[in-house]
Amino acid sequence: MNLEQLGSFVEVASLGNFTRAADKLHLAQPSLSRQISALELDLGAELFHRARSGSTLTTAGEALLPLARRMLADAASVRHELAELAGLGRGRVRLGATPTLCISLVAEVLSAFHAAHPAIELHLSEQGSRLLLDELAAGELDLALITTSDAAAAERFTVTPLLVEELVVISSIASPPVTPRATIALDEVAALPQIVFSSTYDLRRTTDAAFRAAGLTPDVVLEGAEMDALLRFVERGLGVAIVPAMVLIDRPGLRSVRLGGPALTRTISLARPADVAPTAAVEVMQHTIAATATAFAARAGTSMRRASIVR
Amino acid sequence: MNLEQLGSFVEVASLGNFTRAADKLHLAQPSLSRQISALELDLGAELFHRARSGSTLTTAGEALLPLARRMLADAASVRHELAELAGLGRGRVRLGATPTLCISLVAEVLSAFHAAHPAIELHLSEQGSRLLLDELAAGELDLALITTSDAAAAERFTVTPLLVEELVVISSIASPPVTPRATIALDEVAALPQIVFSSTYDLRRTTDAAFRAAGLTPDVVLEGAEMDALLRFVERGLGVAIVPAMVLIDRPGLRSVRLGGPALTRTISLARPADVAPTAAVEVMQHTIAATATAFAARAGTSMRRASIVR
DNA sequence: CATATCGATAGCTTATCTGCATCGTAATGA
DNA sequence: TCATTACGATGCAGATAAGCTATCGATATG
Repeated sequence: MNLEQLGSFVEVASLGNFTRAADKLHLAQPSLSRQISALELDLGAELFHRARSGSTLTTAGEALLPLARRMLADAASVRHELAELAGLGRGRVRLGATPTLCISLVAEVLSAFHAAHPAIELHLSEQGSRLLLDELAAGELDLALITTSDAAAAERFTVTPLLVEELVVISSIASPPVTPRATIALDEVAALPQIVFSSTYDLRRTTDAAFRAAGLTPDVVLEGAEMDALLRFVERGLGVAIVPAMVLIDRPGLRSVRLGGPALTRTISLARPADVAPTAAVEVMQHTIAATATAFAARAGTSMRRASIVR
Repeated sequence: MNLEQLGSFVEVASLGNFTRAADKLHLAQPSLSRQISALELDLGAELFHRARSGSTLTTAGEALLPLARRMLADAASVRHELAELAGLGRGRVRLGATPTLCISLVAEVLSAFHAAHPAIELHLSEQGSRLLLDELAAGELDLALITTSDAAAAERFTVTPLLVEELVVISSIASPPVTPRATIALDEVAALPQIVFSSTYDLRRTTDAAFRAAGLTPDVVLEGAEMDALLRFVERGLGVAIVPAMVLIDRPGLRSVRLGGPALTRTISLARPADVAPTAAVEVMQHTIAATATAFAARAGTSMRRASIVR
């Protein structure tokens, strides 16, 4: 018996459906099935009546449910109490991140952090990597999530690589301009109607450089978009775009193809002031970011991987 | 955070000493150290002040302790409640085992089972494998732990191999008749003063056959001993003996040497009637036996391994 | 009768955990 | 003062378990 199994059990009990519970738990359905059956084997009793009209609790399941809830509640209490003790009852974290990260990784980080420590004040600065580092140096930020092509910052800051992420080509799932395939070459992309980011994006520099290096001129139908707008345009079939794999998470309206040849990647790193000792709240935020990044990498499959040097 | 870590934490907290807690938990000290530090990392707080004069709880540790205890108690309650539900509030298990097994594996099985299900009546029959199978056939036993050299029983019973165990040569740790070494040859053993079991033991048949096959005549100083007596004689330096590796667990007064050449082994199997459906209590006993056997194999190192076919 | 839904199973890969050996440090005794 | 001992931490290798994808079987539903 372990707490994850109990959590899974409670979720299935309240939803009455393995598949949906698995979704909610960010778990594949077979994994959930196995967790429950492991728990059943361990306890020596069936916990659910499996029927197509939903899974309902057996007598044993009903006996387990209240205690399972209490154990999970106790676990949450422990975290809460220790957080209070660590001085996380109040405090502030000022996080900076690039726009691409804000709608994906950062969203999850902040919601997880806020759920765990609701009393901590959160500030977010959405800027390009360059500006973020300036703010960090000026003491206006505690932490910054940046994309490090140039690791020139390593002098003044402690920079920890988190994720290495491929850039992929996205298109509408409704009217893809090309047939589905494993990879697409850069010159093929150049021939497709393309939507590109505003030139303030770090990403824009990377893709521009890649096309220029290949002697290609992309067929840009729309320029200057911010991330969210760009994704909507692509979803509507206005064109394709080159984006980090991460933004695809929870975007079912998009299809993606990996770039063939030398894959374009970006490294997402966490920067913090080298000299200042982090507060308790900031330290916990670092952990949250590291854990969330790992979870993203696991969920995204091969298009993203944990950077070798983690914390 | 998981229940094992919490159990370890509680144990360390009450003993104030990692090494001793590890012993009590049947865990190596490094493993315990890692469990605690994993828990500390997870909770973001040190739980113990490590000092040579003992490890004491930090404020965070003190906050955790009562909740940890409650969660563990809840886990125990769950098992207890479900056991009641499964009809384990009363019942009976009649277990048979060979004498060698009774003082080692069976002792642990029965104490674990009784701790979990105190209301179940336990009967133990200590006999040779042959007689045990007769009792099983006569319906006088529910389960029998036997050593299967001859798998002739497979017809009438369901026989599940549990462990394959080497026979080793033991001697007193105080006055070993030979210098410590990796293995010892059978002819060397024959030359040493030896204590052998009563001829009613299955083991006796195995060792006699091995010596005979090698054309050797062992120097028997004492014959006819029962297991416990034999071990005491060996501890006092009266002679050496050939015993299953299992009996060495928790016998610090003995040193053992593995037999060189073709190692003598015995396979410990669980036999049950093929036709009768087991009661809930008997089924749980089977699980307990399987789990304990696995734990033994893990603890005993290379001289014992789990049989390939395990439930 | 074809299809969709739902949970279980198989095979594989990856992450975690355990144990052994060893280290570093602080208290103890000669 | 220095060797010894006790205790917890760490590096490494092997074993265990947990995850995912793909697929299956069974049961409702159109």
